[in-house]
Amino acid sequence: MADAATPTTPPAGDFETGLEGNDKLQLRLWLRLLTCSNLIESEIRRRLRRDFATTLPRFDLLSQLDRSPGGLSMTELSQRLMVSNGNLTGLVDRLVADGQVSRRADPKDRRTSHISLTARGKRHFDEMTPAHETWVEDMLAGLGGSDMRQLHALLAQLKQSVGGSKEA
Amino acid sequence: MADAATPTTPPAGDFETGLEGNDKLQLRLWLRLLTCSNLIESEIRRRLRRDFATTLPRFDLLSQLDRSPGGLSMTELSQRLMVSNGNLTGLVDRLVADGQVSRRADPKDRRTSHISLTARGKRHFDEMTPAHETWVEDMLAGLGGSDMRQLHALLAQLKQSVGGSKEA
DNA sequence: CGGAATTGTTTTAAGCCTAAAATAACGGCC
DNA sequence: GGCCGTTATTTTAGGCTTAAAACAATTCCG
Repeated sequence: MADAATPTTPPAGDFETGLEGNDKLQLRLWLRLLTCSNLIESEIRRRLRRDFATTLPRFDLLSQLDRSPGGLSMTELSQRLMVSNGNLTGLVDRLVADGQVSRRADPKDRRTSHISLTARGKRHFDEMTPAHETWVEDMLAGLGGSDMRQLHALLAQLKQSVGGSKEA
Repeated sequence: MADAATPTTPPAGDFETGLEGNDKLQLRLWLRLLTCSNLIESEIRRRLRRDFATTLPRFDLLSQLDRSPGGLSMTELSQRLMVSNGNLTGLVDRLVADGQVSRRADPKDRRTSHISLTARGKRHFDEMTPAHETWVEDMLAGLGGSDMRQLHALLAQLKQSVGGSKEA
């Protein structure tokens, strides 16, 4: 029951603030999902900056490369990071300038380049990843193991539902 | 069991691609949440551009104003949209230039301004919102009602867990 | 072989976003 | 009144992001 007249302390709203009870469940669900995602993401962003003077896209890029020791092409990277290829060009440029990542031309196909971690990039990533893991664990600490598994499964369904909705 | 040797068709990965089974459940859960959020968000972005030649931040801003007919201050808006106040200045500037939103000075406090929908902004929003609602419904159509309610409840727990983790 | 369609990447133009510093106005307090 | 801490917003500098166009190399196929 919202009291529009005399809010003692406006409690720092989010996307869900001001939603009406008669709004569709789908919409409320989507907004809550977005809120959760934004909360976690911005907290990780904040800590990456504070503790490691870096950004989330840079961290995500190093993370993907760490999982693929053979290197990845620009296209593979842009798909995994879910960003445009043009975006990736600048991001890789900055990381190359930083010495954390290297571009290597493909001998068979001169269009493609393979991006991989440099020793320095790997070292930097290895410094950050334990802290990152702890942050995520802490933020999700309020959920029990069975809650997490349930949520994980429901999100799998959601992912499939979203993916399927455009193939019609 | 991933086969790195001969992938018949690399199926357009996402953040979860390349995750190892021994990664922590918390991390896998977070990446799946982020993937779902990104998938839905980028699809909505794409359709807003295609069908209404606008962007998600603009739509979200109109949406918040629509829920608060009395208008909102810049600070209230930035909290609800979960963006920085500096960001909001530019966003509002563009929408004012577009004639969709208006700034009104507070007579009691010359620091604050109240932002509200113009008639044109309201009209524009009312055109978009049924389509937007349909998009979300379609994307979530693969989930049953009880799944949605369960997911909604679990995300409430998650939201609380994340919010509580920084007050320690 | 030689054009045509395709694929991989970069460029471009514009908008979004943040943190931090700067401005400006308010309120309390001597 | 005049200073001081707080609050509301804008400015600044730099990075992130996208869609669309441009460029370049490959492959298809007659």
